[in-house]
Amino acid sequence: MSENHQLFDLKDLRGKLSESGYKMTPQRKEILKIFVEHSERHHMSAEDVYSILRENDSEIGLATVYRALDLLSDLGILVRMDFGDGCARYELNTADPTIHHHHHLICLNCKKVIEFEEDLLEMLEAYIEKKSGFQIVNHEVKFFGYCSDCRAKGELNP
Amino acid sequence: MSENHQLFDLKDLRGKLSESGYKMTPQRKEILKIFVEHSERHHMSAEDVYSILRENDSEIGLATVYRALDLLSDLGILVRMDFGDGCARYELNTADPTIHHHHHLICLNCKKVIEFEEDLLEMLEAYIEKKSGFQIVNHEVKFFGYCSDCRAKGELNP
DNA sequence: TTTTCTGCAAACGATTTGCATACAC
DNA sequence: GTGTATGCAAATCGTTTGCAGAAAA
Repeated sequence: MSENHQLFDLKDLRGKLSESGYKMTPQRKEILKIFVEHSERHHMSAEDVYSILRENDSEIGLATVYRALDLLSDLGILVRMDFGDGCARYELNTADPTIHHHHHLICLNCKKVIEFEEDLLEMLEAYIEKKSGFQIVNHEVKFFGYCSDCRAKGELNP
Repeated sequence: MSENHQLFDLKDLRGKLSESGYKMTPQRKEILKIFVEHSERHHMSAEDVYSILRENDSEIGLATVYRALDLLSDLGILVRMDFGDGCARYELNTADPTIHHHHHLICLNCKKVIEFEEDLLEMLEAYIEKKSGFQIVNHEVKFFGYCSDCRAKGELNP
């Protein structure tokens, strides 16, 4: 099944935590589980996670959510992203690095964020490294414009 | 001289403002002038601008700075950027669109932000538009890694 | 037991807003 | 004169932190 990358992360959580001197707690497990179970919902904010917890009658506090998201990002289990909407967003870091590199298309009209799964930046990165001596380890690419839905409707607001 | 793009913006400020129903004020002129006069200092935050104003014994308030940066960005005179350091940053929007498209190389070691002046994304953008129907009007590309200085020193911290 | 973790509430920093006054047009 | 802009202070929002009690190792 195609979700194996993510189930792996959940099962291996205790191991990754203790490797780095952290403890396994039900809160951390539950927060990570939310990302696994809502994998269709990309890039969730701390508030998003917190409100799902409240729906589930969980007693986990907002500060704990923030601390867990920080920790899981440091461990490489989540990836923090910033879409300029005033809050940090997170998504599961798939184990496969070729999947990890995708781009975001941000619609200026409906604010939707679409993922574009191909990378195609290798050539540009190689060129930049050669020309500037800057060694690239990661990138973040956002394209702003109008999604096909909004273009079809023709009402392009701001 | 090569600064003509920017001097143009300063002279044309009144025109661009009144075109959109805004008024010319000494505060707006002074704030824009700071970007023109400090063009070597890229991407300044509202606090950066405010502290330069205080050095110049200006009475302009911080709220006015925020409002002016917003307005100048809406008019396309400034461009707002976000480097994930917790505050918005702005730089002059050069009139020449081929200059406007540059990338940022962010050093994970010393936090320096380097500009890479070539774009080279046309092919990728054309491909994305064709494949997804998303019409791209702008982009923001950040590369994270290690700058040549830090690589030479060899001490790569976090 | 010992150290880390949690929840709460208070603190924080960047940004925004309400309002009375001052200014551009 | 009319409506917009300013400066100030208070409000807001996402996020962080201090602390005492709770729980993992």
